Amino acid sequence: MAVFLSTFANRIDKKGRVSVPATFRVALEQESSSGVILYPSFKHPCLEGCGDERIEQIAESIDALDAFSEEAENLQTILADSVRLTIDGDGRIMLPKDLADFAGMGETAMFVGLGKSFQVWEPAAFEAHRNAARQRARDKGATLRIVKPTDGGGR
Amino acid sequence: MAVFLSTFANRIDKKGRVSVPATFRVALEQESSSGVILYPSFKHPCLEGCGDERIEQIAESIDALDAFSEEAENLQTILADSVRLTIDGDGRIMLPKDLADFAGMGETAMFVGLGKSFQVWEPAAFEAHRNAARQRARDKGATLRIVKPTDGGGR
DNA sequence: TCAGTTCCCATTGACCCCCATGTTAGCCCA
DNA sequence: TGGGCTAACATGGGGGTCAATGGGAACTGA
Repeated sequence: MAVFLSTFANRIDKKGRVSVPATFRVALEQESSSGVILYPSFKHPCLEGCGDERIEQIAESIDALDAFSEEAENLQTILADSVRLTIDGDGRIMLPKDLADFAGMGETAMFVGLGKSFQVWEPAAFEAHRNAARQRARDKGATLRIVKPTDGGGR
Repeated sequence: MAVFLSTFANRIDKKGRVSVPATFRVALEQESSSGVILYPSFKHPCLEGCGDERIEQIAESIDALDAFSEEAENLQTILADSVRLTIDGDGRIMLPKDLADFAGMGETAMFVGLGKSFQVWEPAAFEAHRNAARQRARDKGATLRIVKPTDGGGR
C-alpha cells in the first residue's frame, strides 16, 4: 500500500495553483483517486487531505449514524467544507482562496504526509506545530504498538 | 459511489430558477436520478435534497416503523411535503416559491453537500448553522469510527 | 388573453489543458 | 571520483472550454 510520507514545500502561483508532490500523486493514483479532497481541520489551522476512497468511507460512516442526529450533523460539516480538486496534467491543483485563507497560506504550501492521509500547512505554523508535537512525544514517552496486517497487505 | 461534497452559492433569478451545481448533477446522474427531490427540513430552516435512490430508502425506512405510530406519521410528512423537480437543459431547477420562503431564501441559494444527500440554505442562516456545528464538533472532540467497506471497496 | 413555464441562445468569467522554461537529482561513462 | 548528460519535477504563462447567469421566444393551461 502507498502511504503519504515526508513534507514538501511548494509554491502557490499567482493563479492559486500548487503542485501536489509527485510521491503523493502516486499514492493517490494507487487508490484510483481521480482527484484530491481537502477540508479544513477541526483541530489545527491547516487543511486535511485525502483521496476519493477515504472520503467515501467517511460519507458511508456518517450515513451509518442516525440520520438527523446531532452527531451526524457535526460530522457532516466535514463534507460540507470539503472540496474535490482535480489534478491537472502537470500535477497541480487549484487551491480555493477560502481554504488558503483558513490555513493562513501566502506563497508557500507545505504538504505533510501522515500515512493514510496528509495535511497542508502554512510553513511557519507547521514548524511551530511540529516542535510542539515533538516536545509532547519526548515528555510523555510516546510508544506505538504495531498492528498486524489484516489481509494480504492490499493490492 | 458518488457523494455530494462542498458548498456552492448560486443565484436565484427573477423567474425563480437556480443552477444545480455541476458536481451535484453528476452525482445525481450516477444514481440515475431523473431529477431532484426537495423537502423542507423539520429541524432547520432549510431544504433537504436528494435523488431518487435516497428518497426510496427514506420511504422504506419509514415503512419499517410501526404503522400508525406517531413517529411514522411525523416522518411521513417528509414524503408529503416533497417535491420532485426536473433539471432543465442548462442544469437549472425552478425553485417553488413556498419552499424558497420556508428557507427564507432571497436571491442566493447555498447548496451544501452532505454525502448521500444535500441541503439548500439561505446564506446567512447557513453560516450560523455551520459555525454552531463546528463549535460543537470541536468541543465534543468529534470522532468517527470508519466503517469498513462492505463490498469490494466500491466500483 | 394572460400568467406561468419550458426551451433556446448569448454573455461572462473561472477553470482546465497545453506548452515552454528552469532546476534538481540521478545516472552513465571516462 | 568527477564531469556531463538526461529525465523528472516544479513553475510560469496563454488560450480554449465549460459552468453559471440573464434574457427572449414559444408553448400550455386556465
